Parts: sequence; C-alpha cells; structure tokens
Amino acid sequence: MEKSLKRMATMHKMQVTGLELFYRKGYYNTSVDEILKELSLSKGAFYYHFKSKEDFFISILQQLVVRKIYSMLIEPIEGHDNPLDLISSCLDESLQMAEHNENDYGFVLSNFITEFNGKNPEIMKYLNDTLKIWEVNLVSALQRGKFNGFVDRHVDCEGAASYIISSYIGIRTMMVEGSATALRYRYMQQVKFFFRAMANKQTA
Amino acid sequence: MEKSLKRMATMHKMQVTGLELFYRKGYYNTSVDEILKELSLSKGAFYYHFKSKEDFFISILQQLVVRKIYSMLIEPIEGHDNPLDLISSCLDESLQMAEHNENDYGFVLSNFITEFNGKNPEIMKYLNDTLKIWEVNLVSALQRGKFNGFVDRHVDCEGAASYIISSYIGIRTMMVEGSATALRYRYMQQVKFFFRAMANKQTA
DNA sequence: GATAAAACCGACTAATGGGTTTGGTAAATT
DNA sequence: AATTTACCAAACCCATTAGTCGGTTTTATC
Repeated sequence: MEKSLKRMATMHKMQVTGLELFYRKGYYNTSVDEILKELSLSKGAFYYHFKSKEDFFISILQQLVVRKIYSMLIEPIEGHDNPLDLISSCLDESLQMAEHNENDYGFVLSNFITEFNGKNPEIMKYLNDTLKIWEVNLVSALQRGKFNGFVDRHVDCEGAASYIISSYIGIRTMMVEGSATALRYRYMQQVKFFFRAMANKQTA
Repeated sequence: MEKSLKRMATMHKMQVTGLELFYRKGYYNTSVDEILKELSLSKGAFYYHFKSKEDFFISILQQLVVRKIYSMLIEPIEGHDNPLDLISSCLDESLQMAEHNENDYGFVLSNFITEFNGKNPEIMKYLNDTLKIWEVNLVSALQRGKFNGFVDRHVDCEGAASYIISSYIGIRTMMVEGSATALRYRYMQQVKFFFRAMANKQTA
C-alpha cells in the first residue's frame, strides 16, 4: 500500500475507534492504552501519528464530528421546500437513528460540551463553533422559509433556531435512559405543534 | 456540641463541597483528596463517614440535589394560578440564577446523566427518578390548568411536559458557553410563544 | 478525672494515567 | 543500495487515584 495512504488508513482507524470510546465513556475516562488495545496497535504508533491525546481528539472533532453534524443535521435541511417540514423530518430521522442504536449515549456535541466546559477552552471553541454552524444553517433555512412564504413573517428566526437546538439537545439527553420510542414520538408531536404555530397562515 | 450533630455538620460540609466540585469538574475528574483539601479534612474523616466515593455521591444526590430540584423547579409551579404563567416564570427565574452565577456549568441533573450514562446504573436510576419527579409535577400542573380552563383541552400534557424539560436541559447546556443573557431572552420568548399556542382560547 | 466511644489524622498501598524513550524491523520510496 | 516511513515491544517516568489502617485527639458520660 502506498505510504501516505497507509498513514491515512491507520490514523483514520485510530480516530474512529477513539471517537467511539470517547463518546461512550468520555474523553477523560478513556485512556490512550484502551484505544490502542482495541486496535491491537502500540503506543509508539499512536505517538508517531499524533502529538498528544488532546491533539488526537481535536483531529477527531475536525475529521469526524463536524462531518457527522453536516450530513445528519445540516445537509438535509438545505433546499427550497418548506423548511419547517425539512427540519421536522431531519430531527425525526436523527432521533430514529439514536433510537435504533444499541449504543446510544446522547448527542455527541452536547456530551462533549458538558465534559469539556471549564476545562479546555480550545476544545470548547471547536465544539461551540460546530454548534454555531448548525445554528446559522437553521436560521437561514427559516429565513428562506419566510421569503418563500412558508414561515410567518413575525417569527424570530434566531430565537426559533436556538429553541429547536435546545430541545434537540435535551431530548437526546433524555433518550439515553431507555424509553426512547415514546419520548421521540411525543417530542415530534410537540415539534410539529410548535411548527404549525410558526407557519404562514395566509398560504396554506 | 452533641455528637450526632457534629457528625451531621461534618457530613453536610463534605456533601456541599463535594457537590460543588463534582458539578464543576465532574464526578470522575474530582478526587476525594481534592474535596478534602478544600475542607482541610483528612482521608480518615471521609472514610469514617462514608463507605466509598460512590456512597458519598449518592448521599449528595439524596440530600442536596433532589431538594434543589424541588425548591427551584417544583414548588414554584404548585398552586392554582395559570400553570403556563407559573412554569414560564419558574423557568425564567432558574435561567436568571444560572445567568448571574459566575460558576455556572449547566443543569446539574443533565450533566450527571451525561456523565454516568452507561457507567453506573444505580446512580443513573437516582438521576432519572429525580427527573421523573419534575416531569410528573409538570404534567399534573398542566392537567390542573386544563381543569381550571387555562390550558386548551387538546393539549397533550405528557408531551408538553417532556418538551419543556428537553428544551430546558438544552438551553442550560448552551448557556455555559457564555452568551447566556441573549440565549435566555430568546428562549423565554419562544417558550411564551409556545405556551400561547397551548392556552385555552375560550377564556382569555 | 478516668473511661470509652466518636471523630479524625496521615502515611501507606496497589493500581492507573499520559507521555517518553529506546532499539529494532519490514516495506515503500528515492 | 540507501534512506525514509510506519510501525512494534517494552521499559520507564512522574503524578494521581480510591481505599486502608494503626494511631491520636476530641467529646460525652459516669
């Protein structure tokens, strides 16, 4: 195999396994040794590719977490259909994925925000920036919806966007306890109720 | 001082400081030594009063966390006024407290749920039970509101309650990043908008 | 003021953490 | 053929961890 490709492949494997364990057990409660044991790799290999555990984690955020957010929560709401419908089904699909995931431990972003808050400003910045990206995309989707006559012109798009995010963070946290199906169903009912109240009543 | 009183006093001091540090830095990232250093107490004192770190934490949940939830989120919504108003001002006051708290690290319950999920079923049970207590009290407040003609009879009280909780968990998580004031303001606007849509339209 | 129980001290243990270093190897690149 | 890349294995460093235990001080009681 070509060198740079091999390098990439190894680094990628480490990142995937690293994210898996960091997500499941938290960053501080996952040792580098543990990740390497899972992969049958040596410490030498790890520190050959990454400066430190922190450097490793930041690379995971950049390579995997941001992309995941994009594909799950941002790309699905692009387009010129009714943004309220787009957002609603996007949320539902994300929750369904979590629901059917045997190993669900909550919303990856908010979990890490909770863990790193007050401890690591650099990582916090990455996490908050990623959340912000989702937020601005929600806002512009809603504004587009106003322009296209789907969303009532009195709606505060920024407020609605952060309200949507907050409720999503919360429901994902609550879903880890078990009764995910019931929670998702009721949550989606409320979201739809909320969205109906935001819809433009002129053009049905 | 009477013996049992001294015991209580020491245990209580330990619990208060323990909660403070566990809340700020997480359970697994706070050592027993650290708590004791803060209090100028010895390890002997700690293990004289508590079986283990876990036992200590559970006592904190029972003694402090549950009471805090009651006084902040449950008692203020008891009564026969319009529950939507009660809940709304209760949420606002909680958020204001967080906003003006220099050392805010999010909603204590959801932080611990995130940290203990998949690690300690016993503690998770305590945490989920506490959240459940809040939930059932919200539900009954809303049902009372229906009965008293404040809340529209089509409203799904269980759904609304968990939606309120999820949005609160989320906004508290988001508020840790800094722009708490703006977030709180916009959040409360959305809550009020949501509650207006739930209000009984017959009796203004 | 003696006695015993309660409250507390702090050195110690065994294990674990992140991170470094060293010395070597096999394969790909030049 | 020489060199660089991508690892492995294992020892090592230093700090930190939950928990233990024998001993000491404080307090209540007789």
